[in-house]
Amino acid sequence: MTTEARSAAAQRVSINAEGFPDAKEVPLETIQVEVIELFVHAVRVLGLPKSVGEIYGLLFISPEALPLDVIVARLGISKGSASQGLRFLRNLGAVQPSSVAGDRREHFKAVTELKKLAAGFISGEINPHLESGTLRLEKIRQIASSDTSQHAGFFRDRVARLGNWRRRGGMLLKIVSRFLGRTTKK
Amino acid sequence: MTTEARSAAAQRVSINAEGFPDAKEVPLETIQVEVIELFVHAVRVLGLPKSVGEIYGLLFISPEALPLDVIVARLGISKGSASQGLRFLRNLGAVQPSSVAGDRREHFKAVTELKKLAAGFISGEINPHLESGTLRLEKIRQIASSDTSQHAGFFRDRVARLGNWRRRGGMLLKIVSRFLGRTTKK
DNA sequence: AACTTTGTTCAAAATTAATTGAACAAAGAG
DNA sequence: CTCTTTGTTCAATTAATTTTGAACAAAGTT
Repeated sequence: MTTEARSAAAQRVSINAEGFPDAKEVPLETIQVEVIELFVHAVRVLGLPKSVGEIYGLLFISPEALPLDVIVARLGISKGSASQGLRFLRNLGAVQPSSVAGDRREHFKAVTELKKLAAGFISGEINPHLESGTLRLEKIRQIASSDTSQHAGFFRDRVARLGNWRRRGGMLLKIVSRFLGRTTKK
Repeated sequence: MTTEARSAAAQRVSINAEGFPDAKEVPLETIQVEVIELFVHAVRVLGLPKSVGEIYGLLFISPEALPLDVIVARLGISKGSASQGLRFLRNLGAVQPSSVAGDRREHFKAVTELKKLAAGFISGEINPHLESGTLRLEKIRQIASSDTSQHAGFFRDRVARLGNWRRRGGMLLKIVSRFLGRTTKK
């Protein structure tokens, strides 16, 4: 969704039977629009779809937990996108379901602890790739060890280097987790 | 390019006027194909195009520096892709031009020091985003400070949290650089 | 100068990813 | 039991990205 479209949607506030604006059509404040844009850019860098950034951003900058249909109305995205985006965010632990008394709908709130966000991203998005990479590397090692070509020495050197990279990558993830987990000092 | 297509291309080795296989049509060894695939997956995780992974992978697992037309022939990709991919890799510092005596073509070899690769990626791909994020955050701070809505307190709290995230992100990058820069122990 | 080699650029085509919306299921309300 | 609300799924559409290839430029060769 473009910024223009979002602003346009924000303008359209209908009045319901009781004469109050529909709760789910409360327009976004300027600051909310800006924060959502910030998250849209951030998730693009992480390789995630825009809708995921919009949803997380909206929840991050909303004072109350929101149900799916309100997210759909405020962002002007489809129910399908919202449902998939919320599932993704829930799986990552970036969003938490929370029940609201007297409301059957499931509400969601953003998890805002950096440590938790990073842990979820690492285990959900990074580790699977690291693991599949480890398998591939294992296979490559096999091939290298039985290689008898003119360049066997060179190949084995390169493969050793790949192993070294992977080892360091794993160490780095641990360092990152440790750093983000500690309480901030100075 | 699919694995199948690449294998097919590797099969087609023509014979030139002198009766030797054309230098640029030497087929890829199995181990080379596997390493290239490994890099294709790795660069996808980093959000880069497949061709970039293929080119870097080929150079990484090739004993000699290669010129553009050889890269095109071995990988079966277009000259355009190869040219753009090489420029990208050169800008990142992941690939180095090297001249070969008696050959007018510019040859390239992979830079394989993890520290250099990470430094190039950070300064070329991460820092620009961090900086644009910093600008956005500055703007958001302005808006938050002049906000007088019912939720002004909440908004300011969230904005403060964003500032905290950014500060930690910057620290993390430094830690990563320092870690990758040191010579491996134990 | 004319020709060849080498490499770049960029509009069009192909590919890949994200979004939509309608059909469906599950469960509460009346 | 029927109707409504809530949410999921997935095939079709739309959007974004990547690749191609032909035109071009720059520089070397004869």
